[in-house]
Parts: sequence; structure tokens; C-alpha cells
Amino acid sequence: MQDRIRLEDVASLAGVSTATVSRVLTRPHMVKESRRASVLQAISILGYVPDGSARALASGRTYTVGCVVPFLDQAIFAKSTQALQAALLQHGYQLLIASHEYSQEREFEAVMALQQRVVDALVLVGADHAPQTWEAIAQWGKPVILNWSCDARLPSVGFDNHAVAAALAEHLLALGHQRIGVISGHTQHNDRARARIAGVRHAMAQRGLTLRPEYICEQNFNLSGGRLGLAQLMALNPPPTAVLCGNDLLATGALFEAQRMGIAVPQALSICGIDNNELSREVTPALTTVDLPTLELGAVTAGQIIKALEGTPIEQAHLLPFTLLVRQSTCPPLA
Amino acid sequence: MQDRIRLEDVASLAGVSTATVSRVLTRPHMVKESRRASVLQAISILGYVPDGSARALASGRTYTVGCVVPFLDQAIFAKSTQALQAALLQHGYQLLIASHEYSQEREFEAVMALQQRVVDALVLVGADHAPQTWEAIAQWGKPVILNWSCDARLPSVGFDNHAVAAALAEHLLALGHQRIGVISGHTQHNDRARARIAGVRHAMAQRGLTLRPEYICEQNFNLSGGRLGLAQLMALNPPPTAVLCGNDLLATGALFEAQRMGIAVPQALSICGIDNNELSREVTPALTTVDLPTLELGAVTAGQIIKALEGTPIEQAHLLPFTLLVRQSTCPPLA
DNA sequence: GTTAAATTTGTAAGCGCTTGCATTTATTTT
DNA sequence: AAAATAAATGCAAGCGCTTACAAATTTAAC
Repeated sequence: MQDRIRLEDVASLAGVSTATVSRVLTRPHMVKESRRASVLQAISILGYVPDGSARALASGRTYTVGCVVPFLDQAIFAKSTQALQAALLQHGYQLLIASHEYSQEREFEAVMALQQRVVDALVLVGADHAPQTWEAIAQWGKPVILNWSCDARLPSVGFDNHAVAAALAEHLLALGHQRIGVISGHTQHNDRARARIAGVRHAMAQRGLTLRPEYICEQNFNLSGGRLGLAQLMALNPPPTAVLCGNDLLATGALFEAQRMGIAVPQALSICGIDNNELSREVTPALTTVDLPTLELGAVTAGQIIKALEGTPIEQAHLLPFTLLVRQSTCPPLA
Repeated sequence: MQDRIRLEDVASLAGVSTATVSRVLTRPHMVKESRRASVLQAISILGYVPDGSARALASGRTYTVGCVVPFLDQAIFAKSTQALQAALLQHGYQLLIASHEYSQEREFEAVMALQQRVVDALVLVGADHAPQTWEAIAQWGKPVILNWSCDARLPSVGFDNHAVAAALAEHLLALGHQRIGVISGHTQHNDRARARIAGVRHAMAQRGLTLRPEYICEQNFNLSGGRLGLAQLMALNPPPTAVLCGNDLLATGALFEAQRMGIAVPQALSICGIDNNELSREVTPALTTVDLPTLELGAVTAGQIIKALEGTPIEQAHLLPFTLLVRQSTCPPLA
């Protein structure tokens, strides 16, 4: 390929200084209309594309935001991440994504890699991070925002996972269920999952009930996990009359397994999930779940980041609302 | 925060020149053991983190690969992207992801944004791109690899989508089906979807059958699209005896709708998909589908990129194998 | 013990852009 | 119309790192 076209080439073609061309690119209002036009023309004639690293080095800004999620291949993160990226794009920011597959060590590496690549800000999922990650963040000096959970240590945008699960449990309790089983994702390094279990426990305690350890089952976050979890819970004696799942994927897996086992849902067993993903709406019976405004999560997070980068103070914690959706998979227990 | 620690600070603490420190970081074998140790020690004492943009500007390398996918919130891309990123990470590369939601204009913008941010290479999905995108790629001078499809214009790693669909159609034809309906994703800007339809048409033509336009139904790539597609096809007179779907999500949606309509699958209607995602295995009846080694797609793509960046010549097209998985959702048509 | 060859190091010139400051040009004010 | 003010532009010094090339050191060869 021929030599890359630089700012200087544009400047000489347009008959101005490099400073002017640079201003046209970054602060167009500072340049007189007529000159701006000729610079723009020169840019388009030459097909000039600015060099990001040179810009970043000179300005200290990269217009790139880093995001570290546990798993990309999990609808729920894919969706909020997509929303985040779309919203950032509107403000001229790109999103740099890394996933760590629920390993704190990999998360630390990802955070370091992103910091090295000079992102302007960082978004992390949840509040569970390795000590060295917290340290790296603290020393960094650029905005870091937590997602999905809210935590006092950093500005966050998320849900009250405790309340979400409690609301769902309350729904089951109000229907008359006493023995509630929980299928959760792995709680290690996952404060959301822990908060949800705590929420269920709390709601039950309010009614003088106890969530026994054997009624809690940790599984992988997929359909198969839901199946295994259900099989395990139904083997208990007595089995639960309702199963509350950590998300809709687990709930759907549980539903499939119940159907395979010949258990009538909801008559013989109530099942509910959290997330309101498309699947929960489309299966039969449609699953009772909690709608979490995932798209809004991404959009609000993007907004907070932009604010922080502009120096506007941002609120410490932004809690997003949630809505209990009672559908056909829950009903009162058999007498 | 205090001033950022620079290479120079490390150099003076270690009592060497900046060049030596730089070499320790990039080509450690060029530095004598004893010095390397003291430099490393200085780095760790100061907590030095190199500045990515400065490195990129000076060296012309960013160790970042860009990837533009149609949609993140679609399990299939999430999975291959995750694999791509994991494989690249092992070689010290980060993945920068952008999605365009099936808009060629947004794709162009994403490509430009990534080129500006100086990625070392680019991965695009499919072979359908705007003319300006092709032009931007051609002028760019760095490796660009196509994913999912194979195309003569650029090195690619992908599947023979035509053959995949033809194999599936052949399976249905061998069972005795004559009226096959197709539920496809939107074919505009999606060469994979077009190739799959063409594959079905080809397989049918081999047997002297014709795929009539009204038996092809384009829908969004989700469960709801599958539902709508099935409803539309079953309203035809005569309705198809088998429905081939562009992916497993559509097929699952179609299955749900058939069940809602009281159509027995597979006795009264065969349904099959493509992808072999988890859902297709877990629904009842399990869906006949084609397994596409998605993880391998990501891993092989990563390998090709690394090779290209190292200057090793790479093959023009790398076709990945696929496997027909006959499960319970297909059987011979009713007499 | 020299001298030649190989290995390590240091020097310093950029990489392509942004931006504080000085200078020029346009606009207002008196 | 001159002076005062505001707006637009150019100059040039970096931003923090890499890497030719030259210089210094070590090792090998005779």
C-alpha cells in the first residue's frame, strides 16, 4: 500500500495549517465556515482517516470504553452489552469488550489489557472482583462503572437483585407455597446470584419459613443446568411445590425437565424465572418471571459514562425498576 | 491521581536507558539476564503500565483485532465471537467488537471506527458488504478475514451454507417429502441466508421438484419469527409437509407454533433447523438440525489472523465441516 | 594477547496528532 | 477612522514509546 495519508497532507492540499485541520475534526465550530468546507473537501478527496493512536497519545482520549462481562454467549449479557454499545456509538464512543468466563483471574487480565489499551472508561459486571482488580481500578484514575448490581464502592447502574428475588418469592408465598426450591447459577464470584438467594430467604423468613440448604441447587446458567436442578430438587422428600430459578434459561430447562418427568406445570409444580427473555414468553406454559429492563441498563450505563467523561458528577447508584410478570407457570399448590 | 509512571521513570530507577526497558518489554531475549531482572523489579516497584497509544504510534501495532458482527444478541454470533476472543487472548491480542444490526451503513461506520482505532486486523461476518466497505478494506492494507461464509475476494473461514441447506433438504426429500416450506431470516444483506435457500432449491431441483416462492417465508431471526413463519406457511393450500428453518431459533419458534396449533410434530409436519444450539437439543421433540462447529470457527479464524499478522501466507478459504443430526422432529410425511 | 565477530547497550530521531500561546484577521465600539 | 475586543489561524512543543544506528562490551578465534 502507499504511504498512509496524514493530517499534514490534508493541510497542504487545503492550504491551511495542521492545527486547523485538527480543529475541523475535533472542534469544527472554531473554524470559519469557508475554510472548514475546503478542509472537509480535502479530507474526502484524499480519503483521509485519522490515526487513533496518535490522537490518543496527543489528547489523552481514546473515545473507547472497555467492558468486561462474565460471558458473551449468554443472551442476557449480550443484550445489555448490545444496548450499551449502541448508546455509546451515538456519542462517538466505541465499545471494547472482553469476557472472562467467571474467572476472577481472567477478569483481572482483561481489566489490565483494557487499561493498557487506554480506554477512557470501564464497565464491569457485578461487584465481585479480585482484590488486585479493585486495586488496579483504584489506581487508574478514570471512570469505572458497575453494572447489574449496585455497590457502594463505585458508581453503579443495576437492579436490586435481593428485592427482585424477594418479590418473586413473595408471589409464590402469597399463592400458598411453603416449600420453595431454588435453582441458582453458581454463586462463587457472582454477587447477583447470592443476592437473589438471600432475597428468597428473606421473603420466606418474613413469613416464618426457612429456606433449607438442600432446597438450593447451584447449576450452570443454561437449559441443561435447569434440567439437572429440577431433577435434583424433585428427588427430595418432600419435594418443593414451587421452584424459583435464577434466570429464565434455568427456568425453561426446569420446565422441560418437569414435562419430561410428567409433572404438570403449574398444577403440580410452579416454576418461575428472572429476566423476561423471549423464551420465557414463548414456551408453554409461559413462565412467570420478572422483567428486567436490560436495554435500559445498557442505555443508562452509557449515559452515566458519558457524563462522567464530561466531568458532570454522577449519582452513586442508579437502581432500575423491575416488574413481576405473572404468567401461566405459577398457581397455588395442590391442597 | 499522581502523574502517570513512564518508561523513563523505570529506566532511571533501574539505571538503564529507555531503550533497554522497552526491549525488556517487547524482546526480552535481547537483554542480558541480570539487567532484565533489575528492570522487571523496577517495573513492579513502580507499578508501571505501558501506554498503549504511545506503543501503537511508535510501533504501528496495537495487538487488537476488530470484529464486526451483525448482532451480538444472537446466540450464534455470541458463541463464535467468544471463541474468537478467547483464542486471540492466548496470543496476546484483544478483540474489539462492534455490531451493526444488519444495516450496511452501520457496518461501514463500524469498519471505519475500527480502522481509525488502529486495529491490526479485521474480521467481518459474511460476504455481503456495502461497496464503500469493500473499498475501505481494499485501501487499508491490513489483514481482513471473512467469517461464516467463504468468498473469493478475501481470505475466509466458514461453512458451505449452500451445501448445509442442501444436505438438510436432501434428508427431507429422502424421507419422501415433496412440499417443503422454508422459514428464512431476511436475505437482504445476508448471503448466508440466500445461500441456504439456494441450497434447498438445488436439492429439490435434483429431484425434479421446484421450491415455489410462496413456500419461502422471510422472518426475523427469533422465536417469534419462527412462529409467524409457520403460521404463514400452514395457511397455504396445500400446506407443506416439512419446514426447513434457517436456524434453530426459527425452528424452535415454528415448533412452538405448530404445537399451539395442534399440529403433531413430526407425524403431521416435519421441522428442522440449522446450528445445533442448545435449545434444539432440549425441546420436545428434539429438532433435526445441522451441527456447525461454531467454536472451531472462532478458533480457526483466530489462528488465521495470527498467521496473517506474522506474515505467514494463509489459505484463501477454509471450509469447516458440518454434520447432519437427525433427531425426533422429522419423519416421512403422512401417506 | 590480539583481532575479529557476536552480543548488549545507549543515543536520538521519529510515529501523527493535539493544543497552549502568539499572531493575524474580522468585528464592534466610541 | 482609530481603538478595543473578539474570532480565527498558525507555530511548535510535546504525548510516551519504539527502533535504526552507533558505540561499548563480551566472547571467540587465532
